[in-house]
Amino acid sequence: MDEANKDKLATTYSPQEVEQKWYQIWREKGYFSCDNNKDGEPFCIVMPPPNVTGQLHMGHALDNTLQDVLTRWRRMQGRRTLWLPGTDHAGIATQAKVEESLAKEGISKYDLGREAFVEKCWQWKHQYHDRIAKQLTMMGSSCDWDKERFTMDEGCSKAVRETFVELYNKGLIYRGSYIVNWCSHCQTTISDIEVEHKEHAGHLWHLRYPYADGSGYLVVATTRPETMLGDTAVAVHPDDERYKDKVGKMIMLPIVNREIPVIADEYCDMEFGTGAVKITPAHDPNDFEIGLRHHLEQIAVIGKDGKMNANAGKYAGLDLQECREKIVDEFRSLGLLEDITDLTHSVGECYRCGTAVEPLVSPQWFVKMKPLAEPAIKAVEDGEIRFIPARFTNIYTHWMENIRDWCISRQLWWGHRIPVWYCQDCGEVICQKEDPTVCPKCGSSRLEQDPDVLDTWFSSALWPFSTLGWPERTDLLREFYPNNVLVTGYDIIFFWVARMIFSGIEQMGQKPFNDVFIHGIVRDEQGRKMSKSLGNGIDPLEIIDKYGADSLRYTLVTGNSPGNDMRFKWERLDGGRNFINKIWNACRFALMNLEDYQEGQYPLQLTLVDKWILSRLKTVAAEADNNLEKYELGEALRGVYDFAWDELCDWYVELAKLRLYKGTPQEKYTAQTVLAQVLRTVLELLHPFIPFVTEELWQQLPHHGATIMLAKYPNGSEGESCPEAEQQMNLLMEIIRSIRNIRAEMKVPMGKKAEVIIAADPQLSEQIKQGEAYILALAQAAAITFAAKGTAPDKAAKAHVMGADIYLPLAGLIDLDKEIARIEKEIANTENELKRLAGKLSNESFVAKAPAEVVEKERAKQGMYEEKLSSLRQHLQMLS
RNA sequence: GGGCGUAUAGCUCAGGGGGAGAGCGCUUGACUCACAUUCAAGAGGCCGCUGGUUCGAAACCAGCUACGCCCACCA
Repeated sequence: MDEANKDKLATTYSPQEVEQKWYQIWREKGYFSCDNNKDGEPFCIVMPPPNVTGQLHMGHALDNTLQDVLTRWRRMQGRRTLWLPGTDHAGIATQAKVEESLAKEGISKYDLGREAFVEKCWQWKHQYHDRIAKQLTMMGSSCDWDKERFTMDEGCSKAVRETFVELYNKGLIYRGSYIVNWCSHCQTTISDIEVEHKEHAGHLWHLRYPYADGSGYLVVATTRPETMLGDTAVAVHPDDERYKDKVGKMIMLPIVNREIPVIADEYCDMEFGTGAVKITPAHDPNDFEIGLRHHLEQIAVIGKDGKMNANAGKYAGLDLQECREKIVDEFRSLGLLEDITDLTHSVGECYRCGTAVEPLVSPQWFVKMKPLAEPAIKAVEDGEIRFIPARFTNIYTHWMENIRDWCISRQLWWGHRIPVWYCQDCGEVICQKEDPTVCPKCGSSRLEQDPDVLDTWFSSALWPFSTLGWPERTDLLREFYPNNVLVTGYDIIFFWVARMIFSGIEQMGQKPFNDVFIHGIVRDEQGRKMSKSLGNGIDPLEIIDKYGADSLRYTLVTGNSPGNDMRFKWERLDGGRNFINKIWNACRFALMNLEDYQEGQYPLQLTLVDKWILSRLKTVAAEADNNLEKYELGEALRGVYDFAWDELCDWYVELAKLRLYKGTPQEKYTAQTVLAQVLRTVLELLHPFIPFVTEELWQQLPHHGATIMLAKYPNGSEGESCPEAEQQMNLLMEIIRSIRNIRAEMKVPMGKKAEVIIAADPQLSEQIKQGEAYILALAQAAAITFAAKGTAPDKAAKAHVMGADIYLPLAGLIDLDKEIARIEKEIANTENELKRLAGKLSNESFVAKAPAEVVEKERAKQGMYEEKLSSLRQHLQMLS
């Protein structure tokens, strides 16, 4: 080896400078751009836009790693690949963050006013956008930065208005006063899926409601006594015998002294409580519906501040809990409290702040869902859109089938303003794409825009096409819509995936993507969700800083299978780092031995080990490509990992040394060529997963082309398959292992070379002889003597491999007792195998019904084990 | 109340109708000229339980148990 080469690569790989360097080069050369390859078949992923509320967490790291693997792989396949990056304005979340930061300076958003506050939000957006973009580049994301978008940029805003106005004109968006979910902390409505239902141990208060005519009372049960102030009826089931004659009677509502009717409605469950339900249409979704059916008055007693309002009379201004206690006390003192029982029931909480959601009636904007859901369900049921794994199909369908209208107005300042204006003079409602200046009906210029903004997900729903230029009919849109695959977590199937599907079909007349590749969430070591409150989140940048992006990516891909959660463990990063270092050193070794290499110098003279490794490589490449096709990223990487480490490094490299160090020039040249070729192919196979180190090494090995990023992804279509070489190498490796095993068990020192005698029939001996040099080199053998089958040397350790007897003469090396114990163990193992085989083969139905090749295989095994057993028994006899 | 997932080596997890796998950890040995982030050898599992299908089940089906998740207008 050349001393001068020693400094070419360090003995351990340091990712930091390499990663920085390559990302910059890739970007400068425009390799990420879809315009780099205009002829390829289009392939497109649009990135789920991270919220500009903060920085990326491990979930994003996983999501983006999977996308980058797919993107890089497709790009290497020659596809015209677009991975479109972007960020989301995240209405409530960002507004809350900005308000929080203002609060630290003692300022509220009202101090600033709407315009100035929104300006603050933009500043926040820019700051965190840059941070997120930095994180994405650090991870090696090969997204097309020139196409980057933001959900509130000019194009997306246009798309939002286009969509809103079209849906409005079709009657699919409407405004109405309905019961909605109100968060008194966030001071806005939230949609049904933004409400999280949590079990709470509570009580059921049984209250006596006296009849107005003084003929006794009826008992209702409630979990929320304070709402009784807004009761406008008591309902019973029409078939309930107990109350048949009570329907139509009036009740004198205690405390408020208002008369309310007893009504009959099928909603009532006769089994629950007393079977009579108090009805508060203004504060309960069910009661709201009943109220509509029976034309009941809606009396709101709770305000948007989450406190009792003026209609609560003497209780006005109290918070709900205080009011509840006072009401119960009053019922008790009036002698109207029948009972208090325990009840666990679920309470709706705001997904953001955890405040109990208050159902209240308020004028809001809604999207009519039924007509939109139908084709969206069909697209998935017909298999036009495919979920991976498939089980998420049912989850999606079930949700879509039971969907209710979507409340899209939010009482926030940060977001897409609803494109509706109200004429202050004639009351005309104007919904249009361009800001109006005068009322089309009365000509007044006194127009006021609706103060509300849209749910963030309204703009996200348009992401697969708004990012491609819609409503303009751009080339990008033609090329890349529908997107090929959407990669995202199962936690936002309802929030986002479902809404993209119906929006895409409605606006574009076509599904937004073909495949939905679903992954799970990244949990901490104990399996807990990573969260701010637990403080168990991990910043991907910290990992990259310590281990490099490649190690992070390796860990995320190998630890993951589609749709399942994964646990993050720091130790697992060591595995990635070690593997990368292994690859690094394999290439380092190759480069040390390629100094004098000149392509085409000699004709190739392939040996057994060359044919074997090339044959195996072909299979491994085909499997990797195939697994990627099936979205089995972890499996794809694992296959290459095993090949690279076990077969390439542990066997091929070791055996190639024979020719590299001592071979003729032609032999050396052949080994150099095969080694370089196999390594290069392995780097290419690994590049989508660990892009940085593979580029760094690929550039130094003999190669064609400017970058590994654009090398053709290996898929096993090239190269020669050679089953004979594989079979022969298996035999030789098994022999070597058996000798190593004897040496280790007998504690033969590594330095001490042992004589080996191999007794086998001529044909087998010939096969082994071709690998004689391999055995000498890898099994620390001094010399190998070939003997006729049946030869049994005295005082030797023995192994039996595929018909060959392998002897290591004792010659003072071997402990007789140990050898006896070792052979006895081997015999026991072999006997067990034979017992299993005999049982199987003596079973007539097995022989009759199992496929002939399976039976044949078992018979062959039986023969082999029988021979092995008699060989070992004979040996044992000789020893004792 | 419905639905789904998971259960495989001490730990984290792959796999999958015909001889139980990996990484880490553990034991033994080796600083062997690419790599001690390494090499070699090894120990360690009735593949959750009970039935069924099958010549054959850890794998497929049904039921059960435990844990986890999702959905639902449980006054």
